[in-house]
Amino acid sequence: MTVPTLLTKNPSFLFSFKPNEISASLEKTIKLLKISADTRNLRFGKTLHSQLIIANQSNELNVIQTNCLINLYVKCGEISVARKLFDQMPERNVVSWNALMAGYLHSGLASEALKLFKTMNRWESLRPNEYIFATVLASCSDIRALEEGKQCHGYVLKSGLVFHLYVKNALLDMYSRCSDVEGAMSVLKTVPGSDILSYNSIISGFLENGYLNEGLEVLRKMVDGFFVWDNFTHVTMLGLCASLKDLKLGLQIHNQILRREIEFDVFLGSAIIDMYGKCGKILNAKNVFYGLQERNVVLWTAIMVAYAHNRYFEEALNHFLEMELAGILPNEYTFAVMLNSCAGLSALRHGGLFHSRAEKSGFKDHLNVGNALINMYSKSGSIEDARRVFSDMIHRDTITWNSMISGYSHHGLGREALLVFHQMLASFGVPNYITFVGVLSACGHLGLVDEGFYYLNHLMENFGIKPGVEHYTCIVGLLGRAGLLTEAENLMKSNPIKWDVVAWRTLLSACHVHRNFGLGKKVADVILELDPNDVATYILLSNMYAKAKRWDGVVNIRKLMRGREIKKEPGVSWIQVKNNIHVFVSEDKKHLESQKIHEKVSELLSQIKMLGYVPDIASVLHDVGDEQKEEYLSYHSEKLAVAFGLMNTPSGAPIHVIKNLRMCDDCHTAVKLISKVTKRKIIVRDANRFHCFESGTCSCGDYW
DNA sequence: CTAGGGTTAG
Repeated sequence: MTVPTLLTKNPSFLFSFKPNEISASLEKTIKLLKISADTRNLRFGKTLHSQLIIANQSNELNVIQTNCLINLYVKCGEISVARKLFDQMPERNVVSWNALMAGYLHSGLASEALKLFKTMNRWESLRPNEYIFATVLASCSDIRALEEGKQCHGYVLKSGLVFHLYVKNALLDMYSRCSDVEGAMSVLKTVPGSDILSYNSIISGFLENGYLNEGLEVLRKMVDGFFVWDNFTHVTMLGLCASLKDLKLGLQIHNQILRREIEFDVFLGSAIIDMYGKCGKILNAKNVFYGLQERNVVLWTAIMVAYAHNRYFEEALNHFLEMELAGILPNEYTFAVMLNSCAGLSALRHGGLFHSRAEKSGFKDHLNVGNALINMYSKSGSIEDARRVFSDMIHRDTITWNSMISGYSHHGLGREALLVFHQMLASFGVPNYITFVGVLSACGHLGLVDEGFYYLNHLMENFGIKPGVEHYTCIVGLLGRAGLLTEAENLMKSNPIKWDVVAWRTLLSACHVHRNFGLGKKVADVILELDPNDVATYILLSNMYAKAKRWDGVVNIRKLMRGREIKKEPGVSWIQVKNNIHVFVSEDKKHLESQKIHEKVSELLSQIKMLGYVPDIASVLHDVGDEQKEEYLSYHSEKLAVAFGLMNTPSGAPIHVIKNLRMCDDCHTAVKLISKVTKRKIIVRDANRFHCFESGTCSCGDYW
């Protein structure tokens, strides 16, 4: 039926019909019902419904009339009304079934659609047609019901319905979204005839499941077939480039879009911004963003994501203000990016503000917001708050569990991490690669060697996850921590995996803690071969020489560093008090209250000396006298930041300090004792992990 | 009278 354009384009025009004109012809009413369904005009549709009843003089409506009504109510989101009409029908045809099934599918109840289909199968006189299978296969695809999908495949093959393009495309969509690459490819190759939709479906399905190379392969096939790309194709292909971080291909696609003078809609714009962001080209992303005429919340969020992805967290946060000024309201994704940017900066107070705003805006129960909150709180040092969010969450996915597990691990709370992991398994959560990094590092904190190997060798295999270098590094750390240095060394020698600097450094810190000077020296040589500029290694090695009182060694390291022009990155610590972030640089006296802060440090140090604190002057690399060395130690940035925090927060409040480098031994001992004399909880986030100091002990158990 | 795809987070 051809719909007059005036009607579809301007649904309000429909109101100009007088009820008596409508009842003039039943046929006309049917046409109008279709129009009101297509334009989602429930009010007008209801009028037509009553007209239909009147015109029929209380006789039962016929099948076609009722089908139209079902379609109307389904399209307008009134699925239960549609169901009632359907149930009351004395006789139904395939159209009745399909209209209702499609209704369920589109209201997110695909399983209800499949249930309906199964009852229809018992209706012997009705043979499902291509419409039915298009809907049923789409339902299978929606809930990833591969088995049912395959059964449909069998039926449509035998009945020949597979030759309808709608059915073929639904099959492609079903297989690719269910991760059945072979199924999808065989449909593509064996069933003749494809259109641009066939390719869009299969490629986006592959992309969704991480089959990037398979996606590229199909792309090549498509290019050979000379299909004209539509906007869906462009969006999907840009997504492929983003996942592959393939800038070259991305630029080509962007070029093609410009050349063909395709208009940028929201989808295309955000896909391009995202592609540039993922490829690390933030300037290109920015240019596209500011070049657009209209910017909605998705585009704003996309540019924020691009900044955050490239670790420009402050810029991401600034865009939030800019967006608000532009009068655009944030949605749940916006809050997720903001919270994750706060996490990246350990900006606990800003994070807390976004938490309350997200709550007020009604996004509290969104999965991605909950996940971001856990991430923000645990990376900002408030693991208890992270736990609170986690416990309140109604739905959890793998990322939820992972965030909580690795959050606990970073805080040295191995037992809690493992408890969450077992809770995850008990509630049928599906662990992935990242889950086991958190789990194995938790085993490390607890010194659970046997359990660690059990998880690595058995549990991971059960879940079909191949251990990678991150997992083996955890095992090295685990062995090292347990003092099994030879075993750790042998593992690294015998395992053919490509060990990186991080892995070797893990072994080196184990040597440092256990004062195994001989092995430490060997390991340091390996690291410096891989990366002659690895400052952490020089420092650890020099510390080891100092601990062994090998002063010649200390001097040699110093010479080596000078010769290679390696400079130690200055230690920087920061702390937020009220709305200001106070930054302290080691041995720097620039803070406004510098004088007062140093007095506070001296006071604290003399207090803890009475508890047995001895400054670790051997660790000072400068070539100066002992007294001077002690002074250098007292100016370490974390000591300044802690002192400042103690002076400017109410007694009993926890103190959060962030530091750019690994905490040094001396500060670690000092802060432990400071937490004791001041009765304060002091949380320091260093380059590797969290240290939670309380009553004279640290959550890391002096191993970090 | 009934059936088709896309954007932003981790």
